[in-house]
Amino acid sequence: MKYWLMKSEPQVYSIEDLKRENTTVWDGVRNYQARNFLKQMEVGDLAFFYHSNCKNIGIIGLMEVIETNIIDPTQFDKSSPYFDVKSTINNPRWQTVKVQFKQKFPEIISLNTLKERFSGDEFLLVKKGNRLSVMPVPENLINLII
DNA sequence: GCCAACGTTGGC
DNA sequence: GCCAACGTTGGC
Repeated sequence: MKYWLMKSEPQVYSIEDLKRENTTVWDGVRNYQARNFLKQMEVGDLAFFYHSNCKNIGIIGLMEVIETNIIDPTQFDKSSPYFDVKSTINNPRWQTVKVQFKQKFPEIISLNTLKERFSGDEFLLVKKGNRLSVMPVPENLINLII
């Protein structure tokens, strides 16, 4: 079982949205490195939900990967902002996973706190210039994060 | 709203 | 394959 971190802008999709819907297909990732991490995910993996580009930035909850190797349907949807004209049905570019709500933390673990706790070499999230929206979380950090 | 940092595109 | 131009991410 591995741990991951996945970013979302709460004004687009928040932990409250996931709590209400219980599960969601994590669509819209259009970065190859992030997609490659999505491909590596296995059922039962846990992922931290991170709120980005908002007032209260940080880790806000936890979710579980419940289905893998899902073809992101938005890549074929011409009305979607995530439509990819170069992706074909026979050779889709973008795969993702389905996740289920586990918990919302009583308090957000702020980006500042995470920066105080970890160096960029330890944790990609706080590495200068990093923009990945899906990334692994090193096992030895889990106890320090939660 | 600004802008640094990064990824992607496309001409050559 | 190189790299300038452009678009996006995301913190501030």
